[in-house]
Amino acid sequence: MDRRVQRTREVLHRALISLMIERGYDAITVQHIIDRANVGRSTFYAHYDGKEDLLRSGMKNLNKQLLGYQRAALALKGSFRERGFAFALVLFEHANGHRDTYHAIVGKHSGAVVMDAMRALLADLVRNELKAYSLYEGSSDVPRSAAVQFVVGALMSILTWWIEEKSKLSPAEANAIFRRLTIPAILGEGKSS
Amino acid sequence: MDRRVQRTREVLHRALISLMIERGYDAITVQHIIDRANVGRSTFYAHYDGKEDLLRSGMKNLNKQLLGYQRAALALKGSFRERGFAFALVLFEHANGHRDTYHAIVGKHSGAVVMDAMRALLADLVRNELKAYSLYEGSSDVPRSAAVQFVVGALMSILTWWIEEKSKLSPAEANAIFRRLTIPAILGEGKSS
Amino acid sequence: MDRRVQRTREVLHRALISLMIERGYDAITVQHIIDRANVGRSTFYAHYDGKEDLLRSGMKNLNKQLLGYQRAALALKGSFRERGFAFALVLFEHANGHRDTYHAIVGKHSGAVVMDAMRALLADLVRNELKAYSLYEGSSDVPRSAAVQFVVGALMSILTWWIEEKSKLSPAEANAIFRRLTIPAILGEGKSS
Amino acid sequence: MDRRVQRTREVLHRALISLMIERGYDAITVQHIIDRANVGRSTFYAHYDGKEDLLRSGMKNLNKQLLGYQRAALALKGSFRERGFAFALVLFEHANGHRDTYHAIVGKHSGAVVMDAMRALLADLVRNELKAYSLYEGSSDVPRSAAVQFVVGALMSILTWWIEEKSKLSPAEANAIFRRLTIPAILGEGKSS
DNA sequence: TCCTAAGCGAGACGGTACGTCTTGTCTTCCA
DNA sequence: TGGAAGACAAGACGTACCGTCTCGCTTAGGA
Repeated sequence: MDRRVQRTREVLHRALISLMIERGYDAITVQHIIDRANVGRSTFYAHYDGKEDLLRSGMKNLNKQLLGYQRAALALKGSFRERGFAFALVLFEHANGHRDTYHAIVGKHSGAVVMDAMRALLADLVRNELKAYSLYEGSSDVPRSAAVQFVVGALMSILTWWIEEKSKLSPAEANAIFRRLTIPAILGEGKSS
Repeated sequence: MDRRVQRTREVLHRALISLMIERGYDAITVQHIIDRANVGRSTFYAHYDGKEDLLRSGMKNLNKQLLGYQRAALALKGSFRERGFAFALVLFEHANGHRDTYHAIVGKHSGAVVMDAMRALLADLVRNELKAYSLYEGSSDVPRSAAVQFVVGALMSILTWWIEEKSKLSPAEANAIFRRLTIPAILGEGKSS
Repeated sequence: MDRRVQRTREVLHRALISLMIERGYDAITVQHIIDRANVGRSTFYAHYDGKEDLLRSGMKNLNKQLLGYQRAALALKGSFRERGFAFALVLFEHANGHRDTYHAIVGKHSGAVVMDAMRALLADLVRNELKAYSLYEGSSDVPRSAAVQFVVGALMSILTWWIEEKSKLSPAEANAIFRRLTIPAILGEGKSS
Repeated sequence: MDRRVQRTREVLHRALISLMIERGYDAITVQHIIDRANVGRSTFYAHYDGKEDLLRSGMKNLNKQLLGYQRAALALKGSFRERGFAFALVLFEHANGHRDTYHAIVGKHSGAVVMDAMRALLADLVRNELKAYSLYEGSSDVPRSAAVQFVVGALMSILTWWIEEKSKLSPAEANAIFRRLTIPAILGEGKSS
């Protein structure tokens, strides 16, 4: 492929990120993006169907990274209590390195589309995890799909809280909170409802 | 106040709800609303700043109901494990009675604005609860604000899952799943992270 | 009708004329028109289908004027040789009073659409004339429709030539040339082909 | 010259003609032409400045043919009344052999550019004719340039009428109509205006 | 009971963004 | 290494909403 194509897509992604940081996803127009990227209107639409498509395309990278890490982590066996949801630490660390971007993705001024994309991405990871550890295998009183949504909701909430709060907590500490609240719930300890 | 004002606001709310059920919040335009409500454009803007404002105004009702119920529930003391988050059952039952509306509010085709309003509403209730039972009173390794967000995320996730799945589970069963996953986590059982 | 409508249409017509004079019909964009007229894009399209529609609407005025004059002229009978195509003098005089506008309508930098509109307008007048004087009534070796087109072509050509040449000839003189070339041809004098 | 160049120009001309017949000159875009011709965009612009240039280049052929015929016809002297505008018959016959093409060039769905090109081409021929027969040599009350435009307008009108009408008249008959209306006018018979 | 201010519908208006289309230039790649 | 293929910036198109506004008609509620 023409290497100009590569370059055009890159500047568009960079423009989107920088604008999301400045004004929030919903407030961005295609016009803003192409102005920032110094790209013609038709060029934009030649590559993407709209800003939503551009966003999703950008998410694919994060997706690949986390999936790769997860695969590695699941390979070296250990108990769920110790090694479960290992990818979450990577996520918190990545978020720490790109606080601005994550603030745009996951914060108050984000948009439904962005959140949905993030949510879908995390749901995949969590589902893999529960399958790998054979949790919620049909016999439970909690359907696996419910458990998946529960964990995703919890993770998004903690992540959002941590980012929005501008908390001085380290990624490891934030991750610890997430694990402290979620792992026991998943393992069904203290059954008592 | 002129009783026509009352009437106009009502038809606008009804129009919004019925349109949200049919096509989802984001797909609605002010034009749709005023057409459905048989109201002039300027009349709409005389009462509300836009469809977002109209929505929030509508949420106030649900808010009042749940807050009232919560106050009553907290009055008759009991352990958190038994009586905590009692308002959730009311929520699940209300959702069951207005599945269409809740599907519009909380489902895939909702909008960021709607979700945020819902989230804020629930955060209030959860915060009240934790305060009432003196949980996460500073000493904990989990800040109370984080715990609040965790519970809200979990509740929204289970609610959404239940509505979207068109699950045949009863409101009580859905509520049980929510409690089963959240109460132990909050009570910090099985501390082990 | 709302008197704002009247006003909007007027400024649009004025904008079109002034732009046609400056740069020629074909070079004009809708954007130019609405900028010049200080009118919103959607307002323009609420009134007209495009610049072509705006143009034709403007032509209706000239049309009415010439048709009115023709009716009057045909009323006071006389021979075709003396009074035929009396409207042409009015046209030349009108053109003289609005040379800039006519230059835009009929000159080199005009457009096919403008010319066609003008042509259709004149064809009506010429057809009326031939009918009124019972010329080319079927028996002729020249179909009436051909004669009509011939006269229209001749009139447009002389008019264009007179305008483009910036000739110092008076409207009456230009009209005389038109008559000198066309009347005998129509009356079939010197049959000899 | 590279014979590929020759070939490229031919396919471009053919593409233009076929598209003009199908949709009319104005509705054609450069994109349509190069798609039809199976040629790259830059290739097109390497040969022509735009579709207008391509058109004019194509007209040169017709031009050469008519000019050649005219030269021959003027050589064998005779009176203007008998032999004047002899090229017109060739034009009508050529048009008869390529009705589709002429319909595109001269019909309602043509464009200003095409008409202008045609007009300029004919003006040359008519001017030659008037010069050759020493008509309108300054003394007249009708300037020669006016007479030229008059004849061109008349010829175009008759040609257009004949083509558009899909008349069953033969080229010779159409030409007779043209001569019947134009020759006497030019010769100033029946002076009387 | 009148009459006057307000509420209201209707919809014109200036703007802004959309996704599509076309233009003429400029870069890449291949034969 | 010269020319075909096609990526690109620019900007107009016609459509859809927005939030503001002006207009008369209707109607409620105080005089």
